[in-house]
Amino acid sequence: MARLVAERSDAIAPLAEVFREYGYEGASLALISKATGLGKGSLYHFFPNGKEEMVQAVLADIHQWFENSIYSPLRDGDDADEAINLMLEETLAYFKSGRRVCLVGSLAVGNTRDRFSEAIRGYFVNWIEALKAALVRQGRDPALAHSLSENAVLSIQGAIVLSRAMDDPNMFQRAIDQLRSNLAA
Amino acid sequence: MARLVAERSDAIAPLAEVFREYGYEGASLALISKATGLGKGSLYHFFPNGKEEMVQAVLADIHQWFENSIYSPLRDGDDADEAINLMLEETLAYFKSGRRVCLVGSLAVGNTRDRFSEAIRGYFVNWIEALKAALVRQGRDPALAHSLSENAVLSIQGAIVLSRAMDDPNMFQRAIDQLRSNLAA
DNA sequence: AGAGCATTGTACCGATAGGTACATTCAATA
DNA sequence: TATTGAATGTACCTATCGGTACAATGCTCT
Repeated sequence: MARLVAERSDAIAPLAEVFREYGYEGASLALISKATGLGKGSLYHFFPNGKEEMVQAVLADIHQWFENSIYSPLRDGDDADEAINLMLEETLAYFKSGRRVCLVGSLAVGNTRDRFSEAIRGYFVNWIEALKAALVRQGRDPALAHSLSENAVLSIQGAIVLSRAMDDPNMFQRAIDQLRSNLAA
Repeated sequence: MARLVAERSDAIAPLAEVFREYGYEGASLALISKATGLGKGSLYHFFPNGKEEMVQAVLADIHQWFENSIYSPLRDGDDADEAINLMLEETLAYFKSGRRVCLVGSLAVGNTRDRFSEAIRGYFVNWIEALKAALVRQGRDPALAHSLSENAVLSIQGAIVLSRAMDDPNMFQRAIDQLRSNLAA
């Protein structure tokens, strides 16, 4: 298993971090090279289409993580309430109490939105639909469940912006706590 | 009044639009020059410190607009409910139902946060404090008013992200409608 | 050992980045 | 009308941008 040469998958995590930290434009190949430990040769070997392909790979990886850790339990877990609490815990940890930016959100706000619109849209649609499914399993009216779900995802994004702006991780924590009580059966 | 030469203040609005659309890194001097109609000579004459000073000028202008149009009525208007509704109307129009990004929010999420942290923080603190004042004048408990206010500003930011991500202005509209009922006396 | 392909580092490309220098033009005042 | 300082356009600077070319290396399999 251990190889001296790099694997493409090893680059994904550092790539994600670099795009989160510097944005699409700000993440230069020099920064990317330093963060991944890969020279341009390797980078263009693994990602022939350059930065755009790197971001797409990162987005696919993010989707997979959310699918396994959050969407799937929300949709199929036997205890809806438990799945919702798990989602909130995972979200809190994933975004490091708001210190870590949501890459999808920042791409949506930036001028790169159109280039990745499908993945961006899918990320939020999946999240909202999965949470809605759990809320419906709690016995709620589907229309209310949809509205609650939309609102929860929206609050998480807003909380990231605000907690970063105020440099106050507690604000993110508070938002999660509030969701916990709003979404409890 | 009419001058053939440009005034610094004439550049602020196009500057704001260009930074909103392309972000701090993405807004090149070439784009800025085209958007403002000013050559590099004029730009560096008006803003000797370059892009950073341009953004600071835009942020100051944004602050002034919010102060006059939103914060001041919230703090000092004789009818708190009316001021809150005015805020929601102005916010809806200002962000063009979510089609227009919040520059402050996008700076907060980007890697430029530290450079403008004071203005970014002030923007949100002012908004939250002003809205809280109106809610207290409605007769609400100060602690609840603070929490409600924080939540409202957070929702607006989240709504911008989501409505852009989903390319759905109705989502922004829905968020505003919901705030209208949440914040009514 | 040696063939063959995946992987890598380096040198290089044209384009553009932000920023400076400066001579010129303009409009208001005296 | 002459002077002055604000305003402007152009040419230019170096650094870096994303991307390409390619020869050298590593690994795997026979």
